[in-house]
Amino acid sequence: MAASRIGPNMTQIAKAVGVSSATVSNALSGKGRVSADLVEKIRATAAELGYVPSNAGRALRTGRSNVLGLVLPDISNPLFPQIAQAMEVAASNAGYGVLIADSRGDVTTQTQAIARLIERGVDGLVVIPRRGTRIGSVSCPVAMVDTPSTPGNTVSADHWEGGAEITRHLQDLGHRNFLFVGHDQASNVQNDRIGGMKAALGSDTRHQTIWIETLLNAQPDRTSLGLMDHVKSGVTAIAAVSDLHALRVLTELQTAGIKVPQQVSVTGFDDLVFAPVVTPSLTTVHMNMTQIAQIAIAALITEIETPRTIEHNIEHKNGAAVSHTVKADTSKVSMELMVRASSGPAVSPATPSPNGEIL
Amino acid sequence: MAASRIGPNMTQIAKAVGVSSATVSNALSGKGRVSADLVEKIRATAAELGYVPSNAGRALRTGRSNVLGLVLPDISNPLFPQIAQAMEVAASNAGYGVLIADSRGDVTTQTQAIARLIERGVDGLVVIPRRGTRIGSVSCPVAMVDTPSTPGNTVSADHWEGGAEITRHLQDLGHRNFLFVGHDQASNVQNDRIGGMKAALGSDTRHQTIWIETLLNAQPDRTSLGLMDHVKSGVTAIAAVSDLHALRVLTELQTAGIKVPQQVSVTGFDDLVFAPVVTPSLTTVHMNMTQIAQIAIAALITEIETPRTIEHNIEHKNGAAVSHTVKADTSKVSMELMVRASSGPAVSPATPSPNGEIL
DNA sequence: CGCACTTGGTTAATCGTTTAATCACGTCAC
DNA sequence: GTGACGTGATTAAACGATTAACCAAGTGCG
Repeated sequence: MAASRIGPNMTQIAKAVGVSSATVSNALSGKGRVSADLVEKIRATAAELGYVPSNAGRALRTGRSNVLGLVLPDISNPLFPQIAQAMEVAASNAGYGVLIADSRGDVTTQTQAIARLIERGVDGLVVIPRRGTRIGSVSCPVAMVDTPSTPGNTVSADHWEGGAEITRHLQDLGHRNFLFVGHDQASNVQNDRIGGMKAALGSDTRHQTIWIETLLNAQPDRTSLGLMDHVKSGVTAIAAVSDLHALRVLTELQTAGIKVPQQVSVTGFDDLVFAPVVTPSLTTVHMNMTQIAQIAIAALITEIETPRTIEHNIEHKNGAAVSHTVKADTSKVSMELMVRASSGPAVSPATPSPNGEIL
Repeated sequence: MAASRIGPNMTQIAKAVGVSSATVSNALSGKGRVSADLVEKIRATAAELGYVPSNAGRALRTGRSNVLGLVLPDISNPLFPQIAQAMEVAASNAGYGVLIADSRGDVTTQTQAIARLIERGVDGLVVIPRRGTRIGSVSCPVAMVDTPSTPGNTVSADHWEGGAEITRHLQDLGHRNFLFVGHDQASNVQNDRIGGMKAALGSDTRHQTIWIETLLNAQPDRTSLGLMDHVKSGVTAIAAVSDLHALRVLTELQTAGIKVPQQVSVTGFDDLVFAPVVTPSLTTVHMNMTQIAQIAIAALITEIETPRTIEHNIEHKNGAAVSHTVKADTSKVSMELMVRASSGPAVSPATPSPNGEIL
């Protein structure tokens, strides 16, 4: 049935111009030796006929598909749109397409997703791994975007420094008693963020950390995070590892009648779409996804387009194919503090009222 | 340089088993006539050698890539993860991959994105159009996911009925004075939703509508939506066209000291990821994206895999290729009302206090 | 016995692009 | 004048899967 393509192919252009198809190929790719005026003529004819190169033909011949795979963790992550968009733009600028696959939940699904992408012939993979899982060996270069502290990480935001910026900002406002809110204790990203937050604390501060997942596991139908207890015990700043959790904190406090930021400051992470439009608008840390994507894609493409050495090919033929996470010269991208309305001066941190109550 | 693929091809399997490559193809695809035991043997050898079919080879021969393109509007839309995931799963189950392209903002970018996908040889497109723009003619089948009232729409959620369910729910709770909050007056989806909300109102009700974009255009640096004025004038229920805007409403009210839902009920749309975790949890309408994706993908694939008639081919050859939005037998998918904590009984709707004040 | 028909396989062409190998033809130097 | 060389083009062979066309051998039947 051979699916009659509607557009012309190189042979038809060649016939129209009166040359061989090889010359057409050379002219359009600029590789072989073709006289300048002939190049011009071929270009014109190609444009006139509406020539579109066949990806399949090219892929078959060159062995490269010019398509990258994007493997995402829990896809409901509200950060995902930013990631996908940035990757798509960066790839598109380099002449590559982006095939998506989501590894919802478990590691086996992630492995299957990767396998599907490989079968489709992607030239490389960008993997945002789920909860610090390692990538099994795959037969193409892989860029990993996780945290700077993850082994094999190609590039990522400097979560640690972002966390540090948050707590420095809050300390500058006079806060000395912190509550950190994480979700998942196994997440590399969240641990980095909280690690950075703690590292920037002065010696005159106090802090505690709660993990939402742990609370939920202990008591699945709970709706409150019990923040009021912490506020009553003197916490004046609550810093969450994501705007999603910051939002949860903010609304829980507001419902309980606590004024933000007059009584308690709240901060998030990631600058999600709702961060600027809630009241009070969320102080958070913005991730430069565009830059991260550019670095990841560039590293990947460099690796793809570098001719493989003979030893490397041998390495591929014997035994299992070798996993190959690429390295970039810049492995961390700094985050930007976005000071908005949800953080403000601490209520008399140095002089608590005699009986210890606030207000 | 012919990129030495690492895996074996059909010829190698054929050699190993001692048959021709055509037989291997027939055995694996189950199409030609091959004896049962030979099929078994070929399958086993293929598995043993770790055979992975070359998509490029197949695409070149059959003229089909088994890849669909997904064109998304403003990618920062928080609904996007759900869409992308649902589409990817549905496509993957049918043996197709999903190539993404986002048409951030304007229509020209959308056109370019579609062109890129076509050049990559996608077999079909799923388009979530931006603001009711029409799709130009493209050379492959297109499934459009917008609203049931959009001409050319393939399948979408029943936004109208979803809106109706929201206002019926609120009326059941005693509310008679409504404020509808939209963002963009040109959006088909938002108009459908608000249309449905209004249509289900009884004759004893009052309602107004505000459009966020209009307010922002008039006064770019405003942060409040001025909801307090409406509440003071007697509104007891505020229904937004998206959870994103409902969240904005909720936090603005809470900051102003209004209790939700004791004084004012707030509802959203889409059941975004934060809807169940804010306090109070958001009453909203859930979209069955999985089902929508299945219907859209199925309609698309049916069209793709149906052999084209001769007239149709002629139609393609003469003049510009014809845009071809596919039809599904089910064009709207019902939405599900999620009653949560942000909606509650209206404060004495039948017996306002003598001086007209609430509280 | 011979003809038609089924079964199980092979041969070879094809999809469209790339590219190594080759060739024709000037030009230049010695 | 002839060998060396450069330029600009052609030829033909891949890449890997699919499939129409063909063929050999066995079976059933009049």
